[in-house]
Amino acid sequence: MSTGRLPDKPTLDGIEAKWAQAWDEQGTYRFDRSKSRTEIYSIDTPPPTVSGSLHVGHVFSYTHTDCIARYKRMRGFEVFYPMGWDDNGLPTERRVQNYYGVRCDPSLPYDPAFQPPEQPDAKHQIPIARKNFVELCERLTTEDEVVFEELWRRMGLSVDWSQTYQTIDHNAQRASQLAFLRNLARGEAYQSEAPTLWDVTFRTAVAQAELEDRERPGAYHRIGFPTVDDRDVVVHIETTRPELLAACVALVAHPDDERYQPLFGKTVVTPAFGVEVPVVAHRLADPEKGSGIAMICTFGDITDVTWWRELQLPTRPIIGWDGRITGETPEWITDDEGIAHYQQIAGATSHTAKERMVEILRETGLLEGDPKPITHPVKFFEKGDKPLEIVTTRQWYITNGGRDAELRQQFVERGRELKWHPPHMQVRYENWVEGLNGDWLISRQRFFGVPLPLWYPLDGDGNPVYENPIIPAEDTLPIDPSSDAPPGYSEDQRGMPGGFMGDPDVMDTWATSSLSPQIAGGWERDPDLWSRVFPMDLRPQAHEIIRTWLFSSVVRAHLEEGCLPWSDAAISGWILDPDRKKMAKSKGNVVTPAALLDEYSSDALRYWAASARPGTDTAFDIGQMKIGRRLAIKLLNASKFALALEVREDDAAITEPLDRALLARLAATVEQATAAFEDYNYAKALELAETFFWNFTDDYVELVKDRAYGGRGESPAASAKATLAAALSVQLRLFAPFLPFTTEEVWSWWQEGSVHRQPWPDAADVATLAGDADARLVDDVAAALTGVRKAKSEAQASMRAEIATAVVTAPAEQAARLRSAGDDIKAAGRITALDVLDGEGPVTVTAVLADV
RNA sequence: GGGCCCAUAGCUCAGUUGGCUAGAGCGCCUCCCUUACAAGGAGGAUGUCGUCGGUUCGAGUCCGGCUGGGCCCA
Repeated sequence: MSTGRLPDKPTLDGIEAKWAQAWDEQGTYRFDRSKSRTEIYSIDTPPPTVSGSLHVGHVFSYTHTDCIARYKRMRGFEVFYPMGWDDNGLPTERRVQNYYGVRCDPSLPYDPAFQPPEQPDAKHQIPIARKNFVELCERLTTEDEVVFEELWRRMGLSVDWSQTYQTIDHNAQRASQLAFLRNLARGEAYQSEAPTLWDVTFRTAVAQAELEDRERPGAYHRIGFPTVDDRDVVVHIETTRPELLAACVALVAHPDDERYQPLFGKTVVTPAFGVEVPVVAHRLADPEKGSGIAMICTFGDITDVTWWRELQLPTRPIIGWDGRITGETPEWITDDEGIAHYQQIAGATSHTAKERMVEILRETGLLEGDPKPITHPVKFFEKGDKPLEIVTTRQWYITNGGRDAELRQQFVERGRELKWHPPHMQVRYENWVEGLNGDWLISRQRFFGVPLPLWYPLDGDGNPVYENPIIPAEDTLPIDPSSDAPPGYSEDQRGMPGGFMGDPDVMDTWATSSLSPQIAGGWERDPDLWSRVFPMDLRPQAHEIIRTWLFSSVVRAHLEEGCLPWSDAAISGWILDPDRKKMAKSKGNVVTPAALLDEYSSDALRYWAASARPGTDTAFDIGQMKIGRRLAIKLLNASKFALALEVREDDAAITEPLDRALLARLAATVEQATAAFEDYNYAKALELAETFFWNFTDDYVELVKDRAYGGRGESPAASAKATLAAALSVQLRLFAPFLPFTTEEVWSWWQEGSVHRQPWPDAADVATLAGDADARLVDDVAAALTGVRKAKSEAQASMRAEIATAVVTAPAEQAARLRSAGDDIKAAGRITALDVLDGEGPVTVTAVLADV
């Protein structure tokens, strides 16, 4: 042991860069794949969306995972802790459009010489080829990843940076396409022409998991439908979407609704268009809503789809993929007046069409009164800003139990098998799975994503034969059907009659990110690695993506491997701002981490993050960061003090009662902290370490200073020094998962190797050093010391003031213990004469200060 | 409308299976420039445990209602 490495003035400044670099060079967190599955702890780290902005929420949740990773590593596990980047999908495309001022036009040819404009104009985006667009996406995400990786390294995440992946890279594409082909072969993937929720801005299908309801103003329009039998009998419906009148296929009321029972089975005529439609009954018609009778359209909302399916109504869509009323007059509108009316709305947006329809209905006299304004929930794509339409499209689906009660039950069971932290999060999973009403829509009409690995043959007229897709061989994956030709065809047959066309779509973001264990773990690529890391141990993630990322990952592993992808799921909470509102970019209350790191240091931020109760929403609290910083500095200083005494570990030297009592307390702390960590309760483990440490510095260190300096001879000094050394070693290791930089810095002053590769302290070992000592002596002595300090404080004297005589009174058992540490109390209190008396009640101290 | 979580000191939170006088840190007040640390140290004050009822010898803790806050899903 040498003190040559001790700094004069310990500081947190610069230690992050220093140790991040050292860990990198020394491969401190490198994954050793020679270990077997039982020796490995593998983590399925959430791949952040790099095109999103960095915020403290990232720091918060990734710190939790890192604390677990570091703990497990010290427990002797080889930790598989890769980091991924989720690049694909809409957020990246949007960012590229704005950043470079371009938009993707798949009809354009690839231009290898293309360079984005010097001065991008997001308002006048330049159309570019699909491949050029994808190249820009790759370029920008690569830049974004650097920013994230910098932050992670600065935060001290103990990931193995040689194990990074992107959800869009070669391996990810291959795994996603392979999984899809396997699903297809087993009948778990299928295509279907079906009503699909459709975002007209992004022109893409939207899955159930991506929906969100928003309250929007609307208005009930009361519209009359004359009956066929008697044109004077008019049925009045109320609708918020009069522009869909031309798409009306029926009117519907509740079967028990006496007002409309006489009408069931009768036929009415749509006003303005003259189309005859039936009046039908269905339980989902709400007698309380509007006039109690509704028109069914193709397709106004999700209920329309249900009615359409269950009542087997005709399909009469009038909304196109662009969200406008289709230009061609539909064949079901046959009378001249109807055709003329339709031409007035053809090509219009739904907003304009609504205004024109209102005018038309007024002219025909079938709009009754003024529209009644209401507020109602409207379905939106969570990332979109226009209400969703429902259009009929051909899409690919993967079975997820949404249409199969037996499969659904299997997924519910998987959710029960998984160990949830905190446990109540399982309820959310179960509610979601049980509420599914359709399969997983995986195709998206986007560009930056994993292409669906399929082509379709074109018949003699050049029409695709969807029922007979051309499937690539597994060993040719990944493929891009928009630029690769299928086996047996040549590129010049693309789009030609008798030739082929590639599937134009890419997979849903979740369809690729759900395979993060497979991508990182080398599924079907590196069987050796795969056998060592899968099924994984931990999935850490946020609670709002239980229905998406977590569930889809469970689907993947269940369908492919017949098991859960991990044994445990740790669900993190939100960061709330000081007003207890969720921090979100749209609210403008996001705090960027960089400035915080500059001001308080990484370990201080980690302290704040780690002291939040797992799974609970946590207020953003500068105060906690200040405390973390103070703790880190205190750790440096206290360590410097102990090490300057040239302390060394020497088990046999530990003989003094107080020293052994301290170690007994420390043994108990280690035991509780270990139990807390095993329960994924890092916050409690930290709190235990911290409580011990503050008592250690406030009381114990003061009590043994005199002894350690040699004031009472060699043996008591040796006991103090050996105890300080042992206690310091254990405490540094207890803090290592939370304060990796500070603890590593101190460790480097007196030990070899990295503290992060040391064994986690063993409670039994520490207890052995304590022997039969009673930890309660620590409390007794602290109480006596507080009494002494209080006497000085009340006398407004310095803590260095001498006390002539002091009398400590305590119950006999405590008094006996106190006598065993009497000399330490005398030294710490600068007491000349100390008496410890048996008495009643709590420990009390009366002291007479010496004359000055 | 259904489900879940939360409510304890001015603030942020602990408080295990019900059990002595409900705890910690921050902040506040008073004091101490002390040789590990003044970005420090010591001491002190602070509570109708949201509310109403129930179970119990005993409830912050268990049960029910209500109020307020948050989230997820319809």
